[in-house]
Amino acid sequence: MSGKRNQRGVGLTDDMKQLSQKLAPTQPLPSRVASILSQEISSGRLKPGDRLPTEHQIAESLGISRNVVREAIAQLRADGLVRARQGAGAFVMEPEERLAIRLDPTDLENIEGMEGLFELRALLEGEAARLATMRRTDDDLAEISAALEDMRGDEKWSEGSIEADLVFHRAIAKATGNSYIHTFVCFICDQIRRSIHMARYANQIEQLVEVNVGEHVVILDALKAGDPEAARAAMVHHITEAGRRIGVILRNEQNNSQQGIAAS
Amino acid sequence: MSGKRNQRGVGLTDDMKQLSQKLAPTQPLPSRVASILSQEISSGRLKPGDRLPTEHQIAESLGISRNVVREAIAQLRADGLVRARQGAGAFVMEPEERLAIRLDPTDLENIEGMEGLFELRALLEGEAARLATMRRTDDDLAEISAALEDMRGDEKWSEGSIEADLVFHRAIAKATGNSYIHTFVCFICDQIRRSIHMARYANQIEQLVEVNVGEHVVILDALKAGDPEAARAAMVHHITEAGRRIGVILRNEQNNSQQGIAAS
DNA sequence: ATGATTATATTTGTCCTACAACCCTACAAC
DNA sequence: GTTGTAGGGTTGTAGGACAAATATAATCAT
Repeated sequence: MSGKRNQRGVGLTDDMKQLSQKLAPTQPLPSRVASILSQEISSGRLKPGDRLPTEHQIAESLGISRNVVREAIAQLRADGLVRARQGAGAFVMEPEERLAIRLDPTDLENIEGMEGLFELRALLEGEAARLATMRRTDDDLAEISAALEDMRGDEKWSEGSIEADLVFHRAIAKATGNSYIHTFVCFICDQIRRSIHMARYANQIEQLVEVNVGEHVVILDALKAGDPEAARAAMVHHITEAGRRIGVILRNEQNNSQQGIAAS
Repeated sequence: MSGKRNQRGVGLTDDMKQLSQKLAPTQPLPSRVASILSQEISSGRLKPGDRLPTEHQIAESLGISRNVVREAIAQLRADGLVRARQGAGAFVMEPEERLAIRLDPTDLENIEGMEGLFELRALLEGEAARLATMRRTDDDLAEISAALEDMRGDEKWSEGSIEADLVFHRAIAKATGNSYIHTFVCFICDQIRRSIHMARYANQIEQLVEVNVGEHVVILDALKAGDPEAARAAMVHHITEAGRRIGVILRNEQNNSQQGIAAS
């Protein structure tokens, strides 16, 4: 049944419906509505402090039930994007009030986005390697070593190998003893991994695995030797090279100018 | 206008915000349910791949409507915490599939949590200052300088001053030209700011403002001078000191051992 | 007995209605 | 001018109904 004829767009513009179709035809309805509203906010058409259209208006204007609209708004509320006050309405919150970081997947589909993310990753993981060198426990070291073994072990470069690669990086982040650093590093690595999977992945890597493994060995050696700056430099170098292998080129102002990198 | 005007009862606008947050006794019902479920997951009682109880079961077991349960699950779905398949159920996703970072506010109520966050902040912003020194445009520099002026300007230490402080840090992060760094720095700064507001804030700072401003001047000078490592060291030093002022003590392995810090 | 097919039950997705709680404005009363 | 009150509007919650998709059980053909 459908009285879902929405002649009059009450609160929302028409281009949204086109967007809703374009974004993801197969995503659940509430998520699509949430994307529409969130785009209205990030695009500036809805500024902080503004009140959203009422749930009734949104529902009628999109030809959907108020229930769906409420689920969509629940998602925005969880991100601190809007605050709903009973009886008053839903209001866009200040950017400083956001309590979640969510990366737009479309930003990662082009090279520039990946470059930015790789740079951030190099910063974070470089520092993580430095801290880990000073704070690691023996258990941490064992975990890191085991991951390295898995990398060059049985599976060789296949699916399991790239998983072991991630375990290696995560283990180092965990060895800093700082759960926030661990959380952020894991998040960024996963974002990158998924983007690579989506895009090209597994094109011509083949023999480069040995190079890749070699870079990890340098990191681990520096960690064992207890040389924080060397560990940091090795990690930055590795991530820079890993990016270059898939076409991401970082601006090489990267600090390694000072010293340390020649170490081994 | 606002000089020393606010005895009590007049400047209600700012007070009311704090009060509304502080004495909000109950979060909205769906959010509470989402917290419960999310805790079930992060605590490991629900492992990746497991199926959540049915919406009916959750609703009945908590004595609430299925509508509320659905809104709660909508929030989890938005974070990539669970995936709901029509006809089958809602399943916990792998940690690598998460597509949002959300910090648990309760983790920030104790000193250890704040220490971890301050350490991460020092890492990130230190590197941001270094990059900004190399990449800043003249517009960036103007923005940063303006923020510094606002800091020691009219309002002195009051509410506006701490806002200008944040603007200073955000402007530096933006001057890196990397939107991800900017996003992450903003997020972490806001988290810290809110936690301080909630907890103690504004206890005995008073004259320390001048010290605080002085630290910012050192950062800006290094930026102008084009000395990346000095800028980085100054930023790390500033954040370390800022943390110390509110009782957060960072482990001082902090690299600043090399040089640079004595500069100025 | 085994494999394929069809029922059947379960579960999520969407819609609907209704009412409670609350906010805001306006207006009346003091 | 301040306070109290009434009304309409908006979000919050409840509950029921059905559609759509899935999983499980039963049935049938081979």
